[in-house]
Amino acid sequence: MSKYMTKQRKAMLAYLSAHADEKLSAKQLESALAGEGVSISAVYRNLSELEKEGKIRRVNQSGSREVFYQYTDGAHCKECLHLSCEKCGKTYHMNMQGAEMLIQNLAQSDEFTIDKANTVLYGICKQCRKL
Amino acid sequence: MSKYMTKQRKAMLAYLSAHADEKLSAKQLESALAGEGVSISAVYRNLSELEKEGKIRRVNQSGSREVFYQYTDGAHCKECLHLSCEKCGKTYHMNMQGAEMLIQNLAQSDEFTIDKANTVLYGICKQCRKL
DNA sequence: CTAGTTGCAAAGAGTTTGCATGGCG
DNA sequence: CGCCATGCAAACTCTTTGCAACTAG
Repeated sequence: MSKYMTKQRKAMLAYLSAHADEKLSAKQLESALAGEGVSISAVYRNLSELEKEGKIRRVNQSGSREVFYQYTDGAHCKECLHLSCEKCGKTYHMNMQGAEMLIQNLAQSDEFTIDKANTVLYGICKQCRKL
Repeated sequence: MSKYMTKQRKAMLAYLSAHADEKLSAKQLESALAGEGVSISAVYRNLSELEKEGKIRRVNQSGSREVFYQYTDGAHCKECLHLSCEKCGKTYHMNMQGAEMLIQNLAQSDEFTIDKANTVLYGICKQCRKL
């Protein structure tokens, strides 16, 4: 898709991969990278490019209208389902076993094929529950 | 929250409950109810009211940026997880057994508490898979 | 060099809001 | 009749796009 590795794209990829467990909005990225000379249009354009390339993916916060992006390169992310904590916003990876159990159960009883790439389970993580 | 049952609100509730298995956008509702004299502002205002009252809920289409609403009144909807077909857009209710298994499994192994109200599993339903 | 990428500013799309009018109870 | 809800249009926010200038390869 993209042919050049510009400094803007490099900065975005670096920031996104350094915060791979967080959901980031275009606005957050813009201000985080303001110092490195990345305009808001570059943010938007690169976000769509990176999404098409499969390096990041779009995630929607359950209750809200906001759109976030998250780094998801690598095989691990494509193998398991994701859990998103509604309090701290962090992303957790569901263990393979659980994911497979769920998927098979659904395939049999409800005859529904889960799309792992797009499914996110919302809830409260261990740590936030303790607070 | 709301004090009066206006004809606009009545029309919206009727339409939403008659299409409880579909995800509806503000725009869809506006055009569906255009004949009944419901302005776009009334659509938006009533959607937020109804959401606060728990009669409908917001659902985000996984890949897209669009926002949908769906009728969810009634006990059944609060008891089970929801499946959304990415092809036909229909909503299915996951059987209780499966839901409980998943939830307990997560509670034990990953120590994550699922928020049933906000979680939607995406995939392809039985009928669409056959096509 | 030369085509892809950026920044800016303007255009769009979707949603919210102020205010006068209308209608539910 | 009084207050809430509606309609309209303007205001906002978020995102996309056209175009000239810039830059990676």
